[in-house]
Amino acid sequence: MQLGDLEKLVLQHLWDNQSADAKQVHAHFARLRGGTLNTYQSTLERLFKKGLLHREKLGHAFQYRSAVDRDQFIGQLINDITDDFSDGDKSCLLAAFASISSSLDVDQLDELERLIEQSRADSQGSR
Amino acid sequence: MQLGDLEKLVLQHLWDNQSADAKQVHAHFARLRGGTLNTYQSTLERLFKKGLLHREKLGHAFQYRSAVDRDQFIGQLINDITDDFSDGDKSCLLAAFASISSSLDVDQLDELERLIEQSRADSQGSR
DNA sequence: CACAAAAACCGATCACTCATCGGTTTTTGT
DNA sequence: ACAAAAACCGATGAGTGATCGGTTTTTGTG
Repeated sequence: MQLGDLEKLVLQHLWDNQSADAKQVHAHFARLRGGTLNTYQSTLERLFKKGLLHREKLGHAFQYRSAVDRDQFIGQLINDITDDFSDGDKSCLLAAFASISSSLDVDQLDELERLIEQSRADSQGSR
Repeated sequence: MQLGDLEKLVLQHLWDNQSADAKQVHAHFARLRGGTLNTYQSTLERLFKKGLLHREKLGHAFQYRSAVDRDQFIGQLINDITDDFSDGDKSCLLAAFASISSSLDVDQLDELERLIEQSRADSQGSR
């Protein structure tokens, strides 16, 4: 999934705020980076067409909200990358992790280990 | 770092094979996906300009080889993604791993845990 | 040294995507 | 019915990757 800079900003905004219409998004970003209302309308539309946003008419304006879980989406992006460079298995993800983990502190390593135990328990239960 | 499809293929080839010149790369990929020698020359050049390849004249042709460690590079790409959606800390990376780890099997979880212990030991030593 | 072959280099084109916005149509509340 | 608001449409411009033809440079060899 290829996302432009503005698309990322807007998607993130929709993760942080339950929902918003074009006007609100415009109001939020106009100060920081300019752009007309139309620009944000188009961006929301593009994200919608990519399936990353839901929308619903409330009153007279579309109310947009994220259609994807943030953590899952980022996980998906990471999987896409490792798939691009895959040798078939997930070894390349693990190797990449080895490289990343060196930038994590002890607390984060603890947290990660907790998450792994969680996964382990889940996969146990699904047998 | 933005990479096109052919660039990824070629970079991967250079990871799998110590080094190669344009002719060899062309020979390797021509059957699978066509393209002229020039196409591969341009692609190698682009990767070179991006700093992902080294090159050296051996005889009369440039001999290209990877300038980046595969695991580190993939780790970098993953960091780029999480930075894009960062709330400042690494929590979003951890969350993403939570999502990914559910697709790993028990052996891979073991391996991941081993890598974590490794990191833990390393950060211990660097105090 | 001259020459032919090989490779590098240059530049152009095409396709695709994102950002941007003006103008038109549709919707809707009063 | 009308005015305002919003959606919708279409165009433009920038950036990047893939592709390749043609020209220049390099180099091994006779």
